[in-house]
Amino acid sequence: MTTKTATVTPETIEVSIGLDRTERYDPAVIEEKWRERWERDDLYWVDDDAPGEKWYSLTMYPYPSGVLHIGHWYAFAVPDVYARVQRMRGYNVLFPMGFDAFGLPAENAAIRHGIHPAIWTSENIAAMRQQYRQMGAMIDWSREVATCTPDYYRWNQWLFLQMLERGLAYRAKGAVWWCPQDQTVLANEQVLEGNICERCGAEVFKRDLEQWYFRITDYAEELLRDTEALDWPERVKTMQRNWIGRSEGARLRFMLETGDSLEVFTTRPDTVWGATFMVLAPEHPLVAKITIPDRQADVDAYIEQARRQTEIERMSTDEARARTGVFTGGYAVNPVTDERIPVWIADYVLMGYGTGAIMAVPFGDQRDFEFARAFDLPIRAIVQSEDGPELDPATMTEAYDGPGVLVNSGPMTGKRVPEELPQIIRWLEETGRGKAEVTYRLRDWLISRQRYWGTPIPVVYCDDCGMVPVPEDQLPVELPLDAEFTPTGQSPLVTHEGFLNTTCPRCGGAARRETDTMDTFVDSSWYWFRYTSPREDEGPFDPEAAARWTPVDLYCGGIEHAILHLLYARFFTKVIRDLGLIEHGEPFLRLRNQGMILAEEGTKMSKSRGTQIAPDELVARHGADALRLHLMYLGPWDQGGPWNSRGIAGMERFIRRAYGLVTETGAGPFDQPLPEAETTPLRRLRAKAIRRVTTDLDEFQFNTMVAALIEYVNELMKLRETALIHTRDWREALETLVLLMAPSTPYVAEELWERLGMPYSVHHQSWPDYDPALTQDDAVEVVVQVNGKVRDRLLLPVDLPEADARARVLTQPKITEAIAGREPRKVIYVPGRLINIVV
RNA sequence: GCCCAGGUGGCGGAACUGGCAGACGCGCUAGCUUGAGGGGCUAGUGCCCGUUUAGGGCGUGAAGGUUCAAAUCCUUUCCUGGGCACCA
Repeated sequence: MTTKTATVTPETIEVSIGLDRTERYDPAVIEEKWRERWERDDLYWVDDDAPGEKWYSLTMYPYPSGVLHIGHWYAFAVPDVYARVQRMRGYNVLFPMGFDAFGLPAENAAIRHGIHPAIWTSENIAAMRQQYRQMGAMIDWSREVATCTPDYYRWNQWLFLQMLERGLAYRAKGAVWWCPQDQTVLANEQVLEGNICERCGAEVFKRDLEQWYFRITDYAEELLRDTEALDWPERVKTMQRNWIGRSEGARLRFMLETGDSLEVFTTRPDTVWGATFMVLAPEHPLVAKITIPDRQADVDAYIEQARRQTEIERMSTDEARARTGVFTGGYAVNPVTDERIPVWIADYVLMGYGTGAIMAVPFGDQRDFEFARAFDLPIRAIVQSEDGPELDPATMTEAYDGPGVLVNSGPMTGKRVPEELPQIIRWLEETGRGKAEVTYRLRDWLISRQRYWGTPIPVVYCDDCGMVPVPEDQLPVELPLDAEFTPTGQSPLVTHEGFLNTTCPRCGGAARRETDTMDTFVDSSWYWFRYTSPREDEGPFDPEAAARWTPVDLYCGGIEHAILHLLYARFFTKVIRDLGLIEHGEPFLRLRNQGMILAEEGTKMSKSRGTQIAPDELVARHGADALRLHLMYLGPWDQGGPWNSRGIAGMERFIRRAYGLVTETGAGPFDQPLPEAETTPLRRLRAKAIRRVTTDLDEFQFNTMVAALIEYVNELMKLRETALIHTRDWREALETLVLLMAPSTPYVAEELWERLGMPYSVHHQSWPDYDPALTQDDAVEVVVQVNGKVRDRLLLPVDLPEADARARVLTQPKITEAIAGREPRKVIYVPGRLINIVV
């Protein structure tokens, strides 16, 4: 697939005599010309069996929202540059493209504008596919995937069934936002400030519904451990680790006066002697049982109130936010002190973490402390710091969770914490009061959606057999397209008789289909496997093709996906591995995130405020090549930042200069014999340019890579009036320029390559090489400081010994003047950089 | 609120491992170019003082610290952005 870099031969020079010296750079003409040629030749078709090591370069597929905005370019055109470099380096590169085509916006469009989600989605895909073509990206369209097609979502269903069979999918109650007016479930996004329904303005609350879950927590430990080896940005790995949130501690059992036992998880079982009350989540199943009649009204009112809180509100530790809670009237017994302690409910305890109940130790936990102060509950000192003043519960102003020695702690009094925590846990285990346990913050993945535009969950409910999975040979369970959309937004599946009523696969009797659909994150949790064999109909993908291409070598996408999507994709990969379809357990070996492009004034781009930037106009005015460069040049790709409408002209100017340089001096003749001493600077220039561009690309520093290209052209421009332009080295410098530009500006590079008389295509050439010796300078400018202030600069040999450097420097007039006769107390010499004289 | 990033000229940004702050581009200023359009070329451009030249001082959100030397390391603090499990 790749050929060696063409060297200058008399033939190529002769062909290039035909260069037109007067024609100006016209991106519209050039880009149209090459787009057509590339498509005609299938230049980007990927052959599984092509020679070269594989390189799977994946970019997060877009949601087909309708039109491409500049963020899509930022996300796709920039990784395209790197995929192209890898191809020039000889890799067999897979750089596919698809659409994440199920989801809420299509349903909103259906309700608001009366257009069917299927039509809306397919029209959007068609429009966006056209726009992607402008980019000049190296996409093999023959592998395109759209997740809303039955031949794709069929395999969501298949994977679901495998998970159901293995106990990784299960049903349980879960709280969802409910709009009483529209009689529908709402996404968090649809709940506005003050718990208002986005559609009708009614006040909404949380309601418990039967939901489907994936047991991702089974993989918590592995997901945590495997982050170690990944070449991912450290910030993403940290966020994932914190999200999984491993805590070591113990599970302790308290007895309630009702006779029930109440289990709690705590990371500080050593503080159990200080547990002076207990708090249950308002949703806890034991609340109904423990509440005494007198307290019932207050408890009910509080539960009602908690249903109106978002989780973010509930978890807030803002001091201004008043601690709320109510007493149930019930009591528990502290298992180590045998004291009777009151049981409260409060919304800062979440049902989804630990056991949904806590022992409250106000002395050692800030939230418990504030709660105790607010409700006048007892605080008992159980740890004293060894070097601080003794803490008195009556006067302390905040909880103490530092190290120390246990006090008032029965047989454990005098133990050091945290050092002796293991012994304390062992004692609790031996006396039957609890056991060591590890808990994760990570919760199981709720995949049910009470919506239409998604993958139907392939189970039926039979009056006799209960829940029955749809047999694999009956997949896909197709989403009916003749659905009626009500303005309320209730899923049409619930009222679609043809879909709803079916027969039981087990007994043949009447049965009802599951009307929930899957979270669209399911679609995106394995889509990259599908690209390796997009027409496979025996399974989600051909295991042989997957073995050839996966794991993905480089995954690019927005930082906003740092947690959820990436975690779910990692989970699915491990499940698919355990199904025996692949051998690896991590999907993406290397991850690079782009930042977000903001509107020019620094705020989020918004369709409604008209601050979105449309790439089409920019392409029409400046060309796709200039737009690609401009996006790379805006700033560090991983940081994003505000759009800048002015800079693109500078990129167009750069291309025009490069274009003029190559077309005007590329024809030769190149027969001027010059001594090596005169051509060496030119060869050095070329070698340094290659080095900078290459290393910057490998580090994903596209902005400085473009700066290196610009500087290279600027330097060559300065040499344009010298005899160097008639040397072979000049010709080589120009060819190198075109090759270095090829990944970034694929259209104009192809044009210039042709104009240099080189064989089609520049995108099949090898990445240029250089002699490292040429990038080493013999002498460097060294800064001379006196007391840290720059006083002079000297050109010194790189490896000059300190004594010589010191002698040279101390005789410089500027330095003797600055020292003014004082005696140097110390001299710091950093060879090749600076000398600092301290007086 | 919690978790994760980031703050450098008029603007976007650069700065290897703690070693010349401001590369490169935009914008701006002046000059040239009659091919007067959003064209091209040349020179200048962090701020302040000084100025024929020279030179000097200040300067990386704020305050403090470590060091011969800090945009870079440490402490405190302010501001902005991303995520927070049904947007994707």
